[in-house]
Amino acid sequence: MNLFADIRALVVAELDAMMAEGALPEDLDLANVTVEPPRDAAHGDMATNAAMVLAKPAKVNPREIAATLAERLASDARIARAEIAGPGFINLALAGEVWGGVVKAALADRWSYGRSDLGDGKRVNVEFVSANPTGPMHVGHTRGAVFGDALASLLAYAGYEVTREYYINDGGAQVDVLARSVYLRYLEAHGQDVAFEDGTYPGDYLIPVGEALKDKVGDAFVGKGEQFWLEEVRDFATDAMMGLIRKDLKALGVEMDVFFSEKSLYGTGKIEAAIDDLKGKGLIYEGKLKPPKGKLPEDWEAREQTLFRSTEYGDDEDRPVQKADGNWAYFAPDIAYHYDKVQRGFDELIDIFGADHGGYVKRMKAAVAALSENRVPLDVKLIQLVKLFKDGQEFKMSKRAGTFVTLRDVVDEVGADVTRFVMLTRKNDAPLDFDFAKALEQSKDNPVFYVQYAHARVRSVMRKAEAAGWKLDPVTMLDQDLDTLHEAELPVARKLAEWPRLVEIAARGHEPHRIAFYLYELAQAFHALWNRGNDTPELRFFQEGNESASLPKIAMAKAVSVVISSGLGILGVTPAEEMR
RNA sequence: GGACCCAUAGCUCAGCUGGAUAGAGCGCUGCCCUCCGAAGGCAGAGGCCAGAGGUUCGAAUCCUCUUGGGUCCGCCA
Repeated sequence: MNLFADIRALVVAELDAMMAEGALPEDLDLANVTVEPPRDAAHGDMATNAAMVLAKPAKVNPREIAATLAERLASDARIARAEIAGPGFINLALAGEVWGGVVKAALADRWSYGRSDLGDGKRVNVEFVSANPTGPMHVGHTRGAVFGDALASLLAYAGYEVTREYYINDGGAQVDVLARSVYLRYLEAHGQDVAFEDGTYPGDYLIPVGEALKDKVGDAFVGKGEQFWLEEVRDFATDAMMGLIRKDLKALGVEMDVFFSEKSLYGTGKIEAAIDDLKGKGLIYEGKLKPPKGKLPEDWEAREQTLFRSTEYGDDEDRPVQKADGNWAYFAPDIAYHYDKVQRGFDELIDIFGADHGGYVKRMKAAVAALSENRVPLDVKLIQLVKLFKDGQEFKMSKRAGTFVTLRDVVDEVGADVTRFVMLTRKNDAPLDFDFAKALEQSKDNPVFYVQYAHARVRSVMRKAEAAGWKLDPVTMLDQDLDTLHEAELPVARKLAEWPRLVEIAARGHEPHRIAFYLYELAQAFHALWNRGNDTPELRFFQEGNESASLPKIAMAKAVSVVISSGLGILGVTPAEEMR
């Protein structure tokens, strides 16, 4: 049930009828007609802009349309009042029993209340994290991981068929660096003194990998040249790193459907096939790029290279796919990878990048547009930086100073649930402050706590009711009379009614943070009602010894917990049974 | 020099793809716990939505320019 969609359908039906009866010209486009919650609750429960949107194309005064439409709407049983306001809004006050219906819909449908068929079963691929397999994940990756996972869940909830995917960058030079670094640890494991020079990874996390390599191959690589061991050590090391990353992801509660290896694109003809596809479309040519503006690299000189005509698809420059030495530029496997995704038949692609990769968005979109002949839209979400705060002070990370904060550090300290929720309390393109102390604080300052507390309060009420021997089964709950809610209860019911609509808005915009904000607002409405119980005992959810008065309230509380669980479920957060 | 992102209350941020008198939390001011649901609650002050133009019934939201921040800018991934 989606109350807003239902009422909008009613408005559209009345408009159709008016067109059929000649009160309005036929074939008006109703796409822009909206039914929304008004900003000010004094305006009623819902408002529609229909009259204003249609006034111009219909060449009729908006208030005239509004008058007719309002009258027709008012005759529907669900509408208590329809009033014209301002420039031509129609404010709708809904009949009391509508709100009871919302509560019951949540109780009856549970997890499905709020689900949408917006996606219509379309297949969408969400690629995220894709951290280089050269070390453990840090906090920056964490935000991308949480965002991608929540977005994927959100889209699934909105009716898409979702694939979560991780692109393993195991084909470039950085995995050779990894291999050399592991080789040094390997020598170390054999008792040699080693020096980590520039261009190697000195992190401690490679010590066990070096030891494991020793266990596997003994001293077979000691004293041997690179050509002898590089490939094997590279595979060994990337496997080890991916094992580490998988464990980190698991600790955070992220589970990928597909791990796609960049290396699998080399030597298999896949890159060539993708480039050939573009070549067939006349989008590949040999040429020279203009020098970049501003300060030039010292050794810059114009060179003939193989270029992708990305400017055809909105990019600012054509982009090299092949280096001067004949090897593929990093962009080539990226093209091939996205070509593969297109060929796998996805209807939509989403890439989640760090903000520092913003410069690649246009070329990636150009590539996908060209490869799919504009069939498959690619949305790229950029994740801004995370600033860490400890004890109120910004905590600067530095690999060199050893103050490098990993995903594991964060999860160990505050837990996966808190980490995830906090990471989603900001939209993806805004920087995020992560304050360790605040994340664990049990106060209203902390949105995680506030939302969890609301859920825990509901559970507490239900435990009390069960202890009192009351029946709380679904049939009993649905049987409660909720036709006339108390004025103090309406804000909660209104919030519950918004849930399905909010899911669609969030899914459409690829904006999981809206779920977190919504949950905060729902919790706020719930806590406000709870607090009314301090002064007004009749409003309490659990009223000692008064089962008949309590059960309708408990039904409402349970509906709140249903929606909070659904919302937290999308965010990947476990609802709290009690606060400790 | 160019590209992308950002600019909203003292602070941290929402703002539903253009709707009515722009919201929340913190901070500030004032009330509210003998007890029964205060790890708080209620009320209030606080704004030229960075600035200037434009588009229209209507702009924080869309377009252009300006200012001020962030990220990035052949053959590194």
